[in-house]
Amino acid sequence: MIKRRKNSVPPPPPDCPLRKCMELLSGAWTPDIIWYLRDGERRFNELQTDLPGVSAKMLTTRLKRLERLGVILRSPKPTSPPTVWYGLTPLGLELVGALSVVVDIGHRLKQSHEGSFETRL
Amino acid sequence: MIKRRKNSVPPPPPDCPLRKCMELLSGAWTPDIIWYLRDGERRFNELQTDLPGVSAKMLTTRLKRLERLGVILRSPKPTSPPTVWYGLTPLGLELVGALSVVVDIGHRLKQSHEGSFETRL
DNA sequence: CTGTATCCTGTAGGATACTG
DNA sequence: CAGTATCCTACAGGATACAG
Repeated sequence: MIKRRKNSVPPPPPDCPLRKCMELLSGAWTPDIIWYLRDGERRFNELQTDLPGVSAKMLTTRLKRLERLGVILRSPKPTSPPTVWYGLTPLGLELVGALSVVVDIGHRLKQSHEGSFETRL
Repeated sequence: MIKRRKNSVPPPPPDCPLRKCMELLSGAWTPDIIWYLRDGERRFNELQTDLPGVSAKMLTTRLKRLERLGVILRSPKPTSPPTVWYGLTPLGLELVGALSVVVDIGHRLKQSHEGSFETRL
């Protein structure tokens, strides 16, 4: 007998490809990381300054997951001190295209609202 | 003098168009709502059954925000009992394209991992 | 049918200190 | 430099009851 506490997470819908796929971009800083890798590899430390406010904990958490998912590649270089470069896989690079579309639409919605866009988010 | 509590939200980065624009899709059920409106208008009640697990509270919250943002349109019909239809604006419809790209990439990542994709999310 | 209003809690993620 | 390990809390969002 499976017990469910009152406010536990609801059972996942039987089949929901969109939700599954959107989890690719879920989590704080995830789209940002992909975005800042769009022009080539970046080191851990560079990403930390690219994303002002990110904690080392979240940055490593998100980088690890994106690597597991096949979106980014981790390349440690045996320099001294050691450095680690992160870059997008081909599929990761395609995600940048989707993000660009959202950015474009966002800008156009903003214009159509004559500047009050941010306050409506 | 502005006081900041210890674990308060960090100050927003000076200029970050991606983050602003990605907020369009933020919040539970937001992409799902857009997705289920892609083929035409739906009533409040229909959306509730389209999205098993959504609470009325969140559904109205998300619908209101998407309306404010210009992504969807709310059309109450003076029937009895009253019904309300929701549909995508032209810009909202363009968001569906971006979601489709993510879904497509998700499927291909899944294949490249030979089925262990879900467990990696 | 289409929502509001409360109340409550799990969890994401920040702060901080520490390691190889 | 590139992370780990802990600890802690704000807040998103579910449950429930109610209203027009």
